[in-house]
Amino acid sequence: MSSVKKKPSQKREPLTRERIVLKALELIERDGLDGFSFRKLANDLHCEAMSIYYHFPSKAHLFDALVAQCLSKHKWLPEVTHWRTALHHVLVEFRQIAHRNPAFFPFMVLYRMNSPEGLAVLEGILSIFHRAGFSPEQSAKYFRMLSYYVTGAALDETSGYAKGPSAAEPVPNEIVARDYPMVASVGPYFRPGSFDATFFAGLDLLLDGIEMAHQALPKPRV
Amino acid sequence: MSSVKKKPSQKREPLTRERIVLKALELIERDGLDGFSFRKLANDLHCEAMSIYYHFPSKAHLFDALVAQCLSKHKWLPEVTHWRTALHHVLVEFRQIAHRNPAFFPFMVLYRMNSPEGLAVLEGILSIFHRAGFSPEQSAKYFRMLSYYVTGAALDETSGYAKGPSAAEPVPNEIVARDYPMVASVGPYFRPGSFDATFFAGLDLLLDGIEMAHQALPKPRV
DNA sequence: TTGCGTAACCTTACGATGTAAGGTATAGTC
DNA sequence: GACTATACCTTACATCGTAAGGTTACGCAA
Repeated sequence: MSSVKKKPSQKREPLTRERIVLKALELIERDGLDGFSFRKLANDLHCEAMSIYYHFPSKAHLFDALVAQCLSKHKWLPEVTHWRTALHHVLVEFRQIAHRNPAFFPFMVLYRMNSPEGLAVLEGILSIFHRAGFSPEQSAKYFRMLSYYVTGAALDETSGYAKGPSAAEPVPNEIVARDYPMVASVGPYFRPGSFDATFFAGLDLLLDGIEMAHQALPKPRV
Repeated sequence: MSSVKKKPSQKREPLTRERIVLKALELIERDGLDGFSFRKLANDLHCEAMSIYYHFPSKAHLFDALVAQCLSKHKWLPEVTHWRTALHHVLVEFRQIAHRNPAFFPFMVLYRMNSPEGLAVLEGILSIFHRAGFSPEQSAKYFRMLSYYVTGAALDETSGYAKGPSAAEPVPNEIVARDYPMVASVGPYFRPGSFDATFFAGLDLLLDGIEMAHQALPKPRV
């Protein structure tokens, strides 16, 4: 029939935006953000580097798509009724992105969410504040406070001290133990095993404060 | 005398580590982190690119020195007696680094402080907790919570939404106003004018929480 | 069947990057 | 005056993003 071609044996599966995006994220997690290149990606896709340009006009466009892909797996306006629960939920989701794609996350943090997908995330989270009766000014303030914390946490958990040295000439552990006793003493608690407890404790401090401030206000529209 | 040479007219001032570091930071602030290169730096220094390698064996070594330079302008173990005041002080100092060198700061955030200068900063801040009677576990926890917040804040203030688009195809403002009403409504409060108020409010929430937890503990050693 | 347009992919080439390898000029010391 | 170390330069290479244009494969009208 028409489906039978001359060489059906090693017909390479065609490039698609999705296939490229998934392979790119895979490559970044394997070789790191700096280890990424179009040539390596093309190699993984069994095509030439310039073929990718047919589907994405530039590296920036491809990276836009990577961000969108990472954001797409989550719901950013949960049906949870209480604003605090809803916020807690979306912030944990955001942190999950970092843990799912630790190597790519530093790019996301510097990415400014001016894409449709990025704005949709902001819109969803800000809606939680709005529904709870926060004014735009309060929403902005508390949204930013919480994002500061969550992005800082996610970044540190995925790229921070626990990941090992990034200095060109790191101080060896013996020297740390000898010359930096405070650093050495907290060392055990800097490891991934403590991440969750620390993260949630800090998040609760912020949410507690926001909740108290919100309750003290005249506008009751839960 | 001996100071007079054959061509004293255009004798170029010699390269030094300090001169290279200062010019590098200057260049980064002018052209951005991505715009930095040894060739551009050499051009600014009126020398050849490879001459820099005599003083710094690699780009990573130079960047170590840039981090050290940024950290060097501050005291990380203030003589303030109360731990909360001391912490507030050093955290504000750290944030100041970001505002003094906004283009370089993203690199600092990913830098893991394994250098002597970086460890000295950690050691100083952790000493504040230690002196106040916090256990290593508590110190680690609260130190991390606060760093999360401050690095996230400094990063967003210097590289975030207010800096304009970074997406390859950003959504134009008219579309934002039409399709993302929540984002549009908080727009004014995302601008630098609101940075200080938001930052300090959030910082106080965290410090309040830490203070309450600390007072509830049995160990009184202020 | 032929012809042709478009989609999908490839080849070549360019300027920029970090840096390895080795050359050169200057200054100080014996 | 010869030797050595310091400071700086020249050349070269692999790798990067991507501009420009070529090649192949396929759908459809004639």
